[in-house]
Amino acid sequence: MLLPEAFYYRNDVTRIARDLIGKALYTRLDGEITAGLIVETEAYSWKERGCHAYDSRMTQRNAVMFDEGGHAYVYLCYGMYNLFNVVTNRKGKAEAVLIRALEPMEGVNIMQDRAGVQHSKRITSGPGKLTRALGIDRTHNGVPLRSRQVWLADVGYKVGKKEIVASPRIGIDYAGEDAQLPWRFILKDNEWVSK
DNA sequence: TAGAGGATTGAT
DNA sequence: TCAATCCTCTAC
Repeated sequence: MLLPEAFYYRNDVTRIARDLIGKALYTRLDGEITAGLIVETEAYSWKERGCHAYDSRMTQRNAVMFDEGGHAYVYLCYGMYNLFNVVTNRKGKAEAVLIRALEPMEGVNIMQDRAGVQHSKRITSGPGKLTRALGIDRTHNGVPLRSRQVWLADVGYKVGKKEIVASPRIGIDYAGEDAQLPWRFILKDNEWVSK
């Protein structure tokens, strides 16, 4: 079942980041469907320094974060990796959830081909890797998450509160104190969580 | 318009 | 620990 628009409109990005654990991300590109269960996320908000839209500073790159929740924010990191985010909250309130790792569900052979490997290990266990596996790139920036190309769904996977572990976010030392916020969420003991 | 640096990754 | 790789943002 597609996640409803109201799921994204909520004014609490960390809650949404938690709720996304155990949901599924799908893509359908050239008729090929690939999907994975979300096992790791990070929340970002205009209120803190880790965020591209800190202090509500809008640039050409982050503009989609200021749009209505329920869109994709995809940008290039370190010159070679596309990172996929779920835009949340209402128009003008720049918040997003970075999807950091997936457990492969559907189209595993297609994902292996895109990763250039013969086995399924570790092909979606990181934010740069999962976009490659699902075929997501910057052409998907701004795409609605209820579209035919990219969508998020509840597949009936149940996650208990105790199965979600919070910790500081990765790779944002430049954010000072805000780097300590426990805004990274993982599905406990899942082998697909990033290193 | 130049220069610095980055929400990563995999090899050393 | 380090380089790959190039886009984005800031400052001049």
